[in-house]
Amino acid sequence: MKKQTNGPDHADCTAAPQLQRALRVLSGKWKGEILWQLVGGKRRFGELRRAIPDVTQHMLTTQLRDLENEGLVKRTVFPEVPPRVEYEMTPAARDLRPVFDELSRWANAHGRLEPASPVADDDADGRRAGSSDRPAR
Amino acid sequence: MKKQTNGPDHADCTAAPQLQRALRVLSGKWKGEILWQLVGGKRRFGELRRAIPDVTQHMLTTQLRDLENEGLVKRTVFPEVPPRVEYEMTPAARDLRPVFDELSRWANAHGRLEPASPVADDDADGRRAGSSDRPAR
DNA sequence: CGGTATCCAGAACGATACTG
DNA sequence: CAGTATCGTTCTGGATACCG
Repeated sequence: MKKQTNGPDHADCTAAPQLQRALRVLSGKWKGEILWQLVGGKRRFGELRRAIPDVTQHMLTTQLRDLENEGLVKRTVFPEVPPRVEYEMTPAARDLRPVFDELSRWANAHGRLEPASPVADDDADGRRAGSSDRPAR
Repeated sequence: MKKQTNGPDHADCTAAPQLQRALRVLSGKWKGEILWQLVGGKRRFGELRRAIPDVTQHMLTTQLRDLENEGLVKRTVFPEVPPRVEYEMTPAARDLRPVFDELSRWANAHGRLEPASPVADDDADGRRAGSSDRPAR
């Protein structure tokens, strides 16, 4: 007797462990940025650094490496001098684009999440939670 | 051969700061899980704990609070005894569902990212990067 | 130019104990 | 039942220095 208007396939018993991992993939502070940059095509290390000035070599390398290990970016290093390395998205990362797209749309719509719910709160029971003053985290 | 088929609005010059933030919203270790559970409707604290056994009260509370501050969940506390608190998604969170859906689909398709690309890697330049054996992270 | 190694600060996480 | 408080641990991110 399901009454909670269960939607698609999400179960109330077990969430998707894969989903968790997928979320984890993009959790890095710069992963999103990097991936986003990579959407525009191949990029060299220096290019990425210029594109994302706030990131350090260490972080860029780390995150890039992480993404590589996750099979989201392909690294092509040319053993020549001066050294040149190019990064590009893998098919898997490309399949990830719709996610980015949706997320981007959402971020655009709710760019500024507001503390107050835009809809009428249904205090069916008639008493409001005393959401007193909570020292914003 | 179109260069990556530029889609929506992603620019190669400036990534979306909002996107970054949006990604950050789901970065918590349990945020995804919690939100996923909440899709099924209202949930009590204990229910969430039962649904996600690996999470501690502390974490559940923290993440839940975080989500609340971000305007993604609404907390309804009934000042009665025994205490009862129900959590539910806000419209904003509901709008986030497509993202979850896409992410879920992606996670399902690439559930197990394999080291070897299922497609032929285009080493156009002809030389493979000596991605010898790297001691996994 | 591209990358690694070491050190370090801070946040995130987790376990336990205690309160209303 | 729901939540807070404190502690310690792990992880992440950043600065500097050095190597190919």
